[in-house]
Amino acid sequence: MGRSRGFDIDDALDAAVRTFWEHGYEASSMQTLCDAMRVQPGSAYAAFGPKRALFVAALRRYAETVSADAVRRITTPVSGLQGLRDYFDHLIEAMVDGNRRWGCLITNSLVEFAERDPELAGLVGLHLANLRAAFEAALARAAAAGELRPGAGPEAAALLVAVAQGMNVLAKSRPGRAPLRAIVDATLAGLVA
Amino acid sequence: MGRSRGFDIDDALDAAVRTFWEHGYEASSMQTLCDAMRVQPGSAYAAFGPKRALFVAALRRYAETVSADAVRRITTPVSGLQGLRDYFDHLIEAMVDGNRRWGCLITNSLVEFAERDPELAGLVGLHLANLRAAFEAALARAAAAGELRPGAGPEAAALLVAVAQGMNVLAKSRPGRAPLRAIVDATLAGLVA
DNA sequence: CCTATATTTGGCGGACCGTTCAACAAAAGG
DNA sequence: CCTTTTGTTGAACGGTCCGCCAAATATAGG
Repeated sequence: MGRSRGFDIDDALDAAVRTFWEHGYEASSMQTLCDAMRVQPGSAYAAFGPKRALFVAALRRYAETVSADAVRRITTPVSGLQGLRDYFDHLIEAMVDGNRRWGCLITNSLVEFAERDPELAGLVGLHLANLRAAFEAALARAAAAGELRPGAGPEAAALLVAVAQGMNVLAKSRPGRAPLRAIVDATLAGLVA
Repeated sequence: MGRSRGFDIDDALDAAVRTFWEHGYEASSMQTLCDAMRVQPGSAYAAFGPKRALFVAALRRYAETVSADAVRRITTPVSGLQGLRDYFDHLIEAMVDGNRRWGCLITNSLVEFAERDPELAGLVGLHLANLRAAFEAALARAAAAGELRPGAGPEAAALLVAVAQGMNVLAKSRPGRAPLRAIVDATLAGLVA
């Protein structure tokens, strides 16, 4: 019993995700975060613990929503090649129009945290491994269907992960649709039959 | 006339480069920077101005030394394809052994600064355009020499920039040599004849 | 209703941040 | 030598940061 919480945990977490996503960890003060979450500092600390714990929760939320949605685009289509196209097409649109103009929270976190927080870096590494596995499966499907040029296969997953990370970096310079298209087209041109 | 400076500007700048490179901008306090530069705060402010100006100077220094060295590996060999190989081979070694285990200061800066400092983002954009131009020239040379598969040409420069940025991100998770090799091999496999 | 419990409030404290300044030291010109 | 000019020193400033807490508030159960 007792007083019930006056805000929704996931709503607050989504606000924290947006703040961390846009400004990064250090540049997001607890003040700013609390304003975005519409919650007072005391309530935030009661619900999430200190800032780092809030960030971990936000990162998990991001992985379960934004990132999982993106990965699903790779795995859903029966055609492996179509899965790759869907993923990258959506990526481009979200970078031009949507919230991926801030890049990717996972990518940003790796850059900002890798040197000083090995535990957090490991968590990021898990999500990157997920993405890589999805790419590998799609490439295997595509190869089996004869959609790839001879010699191309699942080992190209490493390349696709690198390209995605590179695009996440370049997205922060707010490029137009064309430069991003060029990256994807050149990538796939080297893979398809 | 007057007292001469007791430290070398470029040496201090190199120390600042290392600090910013390893820890990022926000996580590098003036205290830490002054310790690394072996200089007192007053002297640092007299020589470089406020923190942001020191960072700009450090970024320029990085571009003129580390980055210029890397780009030179692309442009120097007469064989365009060999230029690409030299660049990426050196990148891999520096990521495993050398100071590129901290990624790339330019990449890191784009991720950390793009949202809040358009001027700095523009400066980073210039350096990326440099890299892109070097890739384009190398690809043109390679195509003219028949080193590339039909259809591959200078427009693949966008891909190479993205792959380089992606590797700079992934380097922060301290991968072994093999995963990095796989990225480069898959990239070039899609380009060469 | 009243009591027990959980949440919210709003501000406080100690630490660290970037920056400045007056006192001091040293080198160059005469 | 002395004067002038520049660089160095290291403490200290105001401001912001994160994290916390006692009082006030609201809910659920009896």
